[in-house]
Amino acid sequence: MEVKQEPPKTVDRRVQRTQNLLLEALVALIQTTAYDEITVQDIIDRANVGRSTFYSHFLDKDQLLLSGLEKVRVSFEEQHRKLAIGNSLEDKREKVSLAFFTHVETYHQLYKAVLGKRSNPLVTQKLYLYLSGLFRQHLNDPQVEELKVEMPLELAVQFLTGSLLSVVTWWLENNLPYSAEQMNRWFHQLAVLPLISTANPKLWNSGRA
Amino acid sequence: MEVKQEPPKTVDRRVQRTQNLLLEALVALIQTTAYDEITVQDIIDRANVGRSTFYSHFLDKDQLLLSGLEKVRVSFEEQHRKLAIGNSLEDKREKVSLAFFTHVETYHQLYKAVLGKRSNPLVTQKLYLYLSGLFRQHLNDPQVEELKVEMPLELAVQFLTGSLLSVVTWWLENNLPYSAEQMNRWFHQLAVLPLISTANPKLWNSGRA
DNA sequence: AACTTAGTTGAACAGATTGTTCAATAACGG
DNA sequence: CCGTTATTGAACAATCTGTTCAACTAAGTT
Repeated sequence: MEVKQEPPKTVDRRVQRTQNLLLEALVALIQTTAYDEITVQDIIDRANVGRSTFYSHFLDKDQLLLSGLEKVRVSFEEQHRKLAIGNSLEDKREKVSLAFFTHVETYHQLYKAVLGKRSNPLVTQKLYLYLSGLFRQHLNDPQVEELKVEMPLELAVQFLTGSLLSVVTWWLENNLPYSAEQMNRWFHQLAVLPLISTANPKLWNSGRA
Repeated sequence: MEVKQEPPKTVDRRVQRTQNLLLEALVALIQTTAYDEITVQDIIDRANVGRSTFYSHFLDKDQLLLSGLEKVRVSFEEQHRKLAIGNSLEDKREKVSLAFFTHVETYHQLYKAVLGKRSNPLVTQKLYLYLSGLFRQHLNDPQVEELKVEMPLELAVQFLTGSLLSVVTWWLENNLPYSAEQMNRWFHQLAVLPLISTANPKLWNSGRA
């Protein structure tokens, strides 16, 4: 008996077209309207797509936006990997933020929907969790210099993620007044330097101190 | 002609009662239900208050929550002032965060509604703006040591606010496993130390570097 | 080119929620 | 006790969501 072939990689043109139109419409609307004020009706009007078509592709507005994030994730990971190989940076942790600043610069329209002041916290959180995962990984990496101060690892993770997203959001809302490299340099000075040390690592995992 | 007297301070008991019931209901609901899933109907059912009564007091759910924040703001500012007078802390900036950690510890149920993962970004932002105002004030204060690194003042403000709220959110969602003092010590090590310096201050305000 | 499969359409639908209105009722403060 | 003010509940329009289905149309296949 022949093994069933994998489903063909070629996706129906109509599907591509529809999904692109919907995502483009959402990104376009974001430039003029707050995310929480955009309705599914607005999106399908702009995209010239039927209501039932929308729901046959996405559960809701948020899933559409998340699919957009997913699409560009690949390019972020490429950039991230590239920086890791070059390894020209003093601290490996710095490359997470530089890759992110660069990526936001490229896809700033999309990120406005994710990080804007009236975005859906569930979508923002998805990004937050992704970034915190990267920081956690780096702080755990034995090759990487350890925390200078004694504290729960998770605290440093939340600290880095929160400050990075806050700074990036400010950067976005002021229409990227500085280069990604400059932003990263400043972020590095504020957030990463104090974490670096050659001291013996010791992370706290106990209960209330 | 006599100057018109100020309206009497005594508020009708019924108003007090209703507003307290509504706020208590919201805070109670938050402990079991995500903020964005709570409807006005849920609140008035829990509070045993008529629908029209709710809308005669508040524009919506968010205004109710904000009125709760407003109520406790006084106690925060007292705490903040007390720390400023004592002045036992090395860095004045530290007192903003310590007052905040302490306040969150006291009103953690309320803050869960404001900072929870599915809260309304507009409400969260209100708190964000308040805190960033305090940090901005401190970084501008000539009595306070200036930024060690050259960068836009606003960048440091966003950095501090974002990291503080992120850390506090994590603290809240893990049911306050450490004391407010301990949290503040760690936060100070991560965020405040790198900003302190006796060097000559110079803030950047130019365009793209 | 003809055929089969799969995506799209639009209208109609139920359901939830919001925010308003109003006349009757109840509680307050003086 | 009495005038004033708050509360009530029901009814209401309006908006938005998410689903359904039969007719239609474009895609990929042989």
